[in-house]
Amino acid sequence: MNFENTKERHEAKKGTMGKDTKRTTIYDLAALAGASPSAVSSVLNGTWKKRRISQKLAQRVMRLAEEQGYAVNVQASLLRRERSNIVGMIVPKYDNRYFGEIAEQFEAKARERGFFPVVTCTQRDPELEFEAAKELISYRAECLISTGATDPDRISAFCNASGVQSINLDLPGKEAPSIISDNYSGARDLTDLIIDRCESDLGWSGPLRFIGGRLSDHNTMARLKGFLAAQRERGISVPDTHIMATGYSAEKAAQILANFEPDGPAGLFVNSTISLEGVVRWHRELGGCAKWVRYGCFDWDPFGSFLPGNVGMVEQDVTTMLNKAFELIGEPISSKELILVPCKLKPF
Amino acid sequence: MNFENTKERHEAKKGTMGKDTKRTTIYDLAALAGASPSAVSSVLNGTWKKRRISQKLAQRVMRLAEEQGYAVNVQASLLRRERSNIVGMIVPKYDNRYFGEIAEQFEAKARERGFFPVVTCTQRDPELEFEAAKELISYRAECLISTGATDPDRISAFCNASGVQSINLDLPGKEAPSIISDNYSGARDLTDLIIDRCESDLGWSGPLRFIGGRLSDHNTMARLKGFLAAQRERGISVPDTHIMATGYSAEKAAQILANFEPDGPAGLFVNSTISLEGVVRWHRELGGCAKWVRYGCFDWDPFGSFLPGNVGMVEQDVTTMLNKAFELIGEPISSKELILVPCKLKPF
DNA sequence: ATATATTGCTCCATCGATTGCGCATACCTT
DNA sequence: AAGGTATGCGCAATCGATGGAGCAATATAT
Repeated sequence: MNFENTKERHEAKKGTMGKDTKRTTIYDLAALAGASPSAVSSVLNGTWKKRRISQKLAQRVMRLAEEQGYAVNVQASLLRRERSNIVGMIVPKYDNRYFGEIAEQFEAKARERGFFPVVTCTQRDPELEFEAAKELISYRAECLISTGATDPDRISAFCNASGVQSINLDLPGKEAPSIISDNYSGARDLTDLIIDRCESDLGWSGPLRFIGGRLSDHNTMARLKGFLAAQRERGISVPDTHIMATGYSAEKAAQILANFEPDGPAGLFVNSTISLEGVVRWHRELGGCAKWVRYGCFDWDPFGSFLPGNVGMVEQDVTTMLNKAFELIGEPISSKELILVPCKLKPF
Repeated sequence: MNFENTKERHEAKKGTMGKDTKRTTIYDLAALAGASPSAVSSVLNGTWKKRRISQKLAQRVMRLAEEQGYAVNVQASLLRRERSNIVGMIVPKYDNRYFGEIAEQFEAKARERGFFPVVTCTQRDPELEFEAAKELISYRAECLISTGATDPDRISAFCNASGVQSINLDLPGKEAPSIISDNYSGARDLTDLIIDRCESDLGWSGPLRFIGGRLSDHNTMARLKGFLAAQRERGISVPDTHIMATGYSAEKAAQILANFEPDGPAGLFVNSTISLEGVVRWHRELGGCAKWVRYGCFDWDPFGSFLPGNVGMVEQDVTTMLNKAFELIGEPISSKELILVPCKLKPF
């Protein structure tokens, strides 16, 4: 054994600092066990039977590792290995149940499959999205899932250049497979529900108003189409002024509705739970007219069913979306197809 | 230059696979730029001025890096460096605004300070919490923040053994500094508010009921103390049967209330937004008696103020908590003190 | 007793980036 | 012209783990 140098370095550190500043390495354990670093390595990474290390040595090393609080240096290990087992995900926000559930389930499913999940929250900032994606690639992520990304194609392009698989979730792109909700059908169903309720509760049937989101956004557009189609089918024509897609924030929704004081029945299609916050704020201020209003919301929240006037919500099927995503991970021939996942309508 | 071997290996890979399977390295760029790997490295990590590399070469290398889609191999880089810049956080769930905001703000503040944040969600599972903590340490995280951890001391002990700083957030531990809300004071304030409202709305003043949480849980206990103190001060004595802390889930809250049908004024202190879901479910089913109920909730939700009977919520001050956490990060002499952060009462 | 197989372990190159040290060359100074 | 300084860059060791190749020692076969 001539790992004296390494050993001495470690002990010197210990001496000068009064405490271990260096973490235990396989070289330390090798010295303690009177074995070679490669033996120690193979014991600790589980290949020791293949490498014909005796059970006796294996147990000695494992006990030492425990005693010394050894934790493998993943940086060193990954540098040497070909696979990183890291799967990355970027997510815009954690401020609603939808993205929260996506992150939670992504982590759980990744771990089930032996991956190391890294999720990072990019605040809907295109630059941050791209920077975070690059960082994840620097960590040799094997796959990157862009959730609700502003510019997914830019990220996919970078992934392609680095030979990293990428998948779009929630919002589609052209440079990678995309798994998104069937926004069109979900919106049709929700629109139908709202109109039905307006008819039964108020004896009135549209046209409805479309609140929140941005028309440049793929999902808003698909939902708007469903919203319009459902009404067209019933012979309802929707005036342009009823399309109030001026942004996602609660404030924007409250603002655009500020001057709208219904003097008769009214129905709203709310495009997100964030916009819904603005809508219910407005609704509360209406006073007597509030009883003329019915609305439904695309996206689900546990308190939604308690909001007066809310007739139902659309819950996106996160489990199915993520299962489909994990089916794609590791697949070499990754088409750029668009996978639509049906939503679940929750009437109240 | 004799990096021919490296170069040839890369080109061979390219040849056999038809496509780059290997990612671009500084050796590839060095060959392309006609420079040494060390020059390329220093250009790309920003130390090139210190190392007196000419601007001409620097620009050539940077252009090549861009063209080739180069991304540094963090594993290699971190292996060589002493600091990883990684700060880890474990979080129980993303199913409420509190933890969502903690994760978001942690990431934002970490990035501001030049750290690489890694947040992982451990589903309130003690084993998973510990495994995730060990994984983060394997990645050489410089600091680990345990948020709402079931067994923070076990994690801190492992961190201490590995020489990694650890900080507890939301729930306190004995082996590391803990930053938590002032649950006692927050609960007192909320209790006062609920009683005041019961008096003004219903002409009645307690005793209130305490719903949700677990008495083995530090925060529940602290809040219960505040809840009792506020009432003791008003001369209200709370019977044991009014302490209904049988768990956190919405179902548990709904169950324990199932047989309670108020025939007169009643007031509830709800211990979390999750429990609140169960409470409002119960409340809705009450029919006529619902008007006799007032409640308030520890923790905030944007839809809370729209729930009938809800008189206010306590919002925990995530920004301050995280600022205090980041003040501790990197501090060598980390006491094990308990830092209390006041909450904000939001009356409706 | 010799040949062969098996067991148990070690040696060493390698992954990609970093960095102290040092060698040329160019430029000044007097 | 000789000595000094500044500029520009390359060499090689290093971080810790991994795994193919290979060497002894022991067990088994003939």
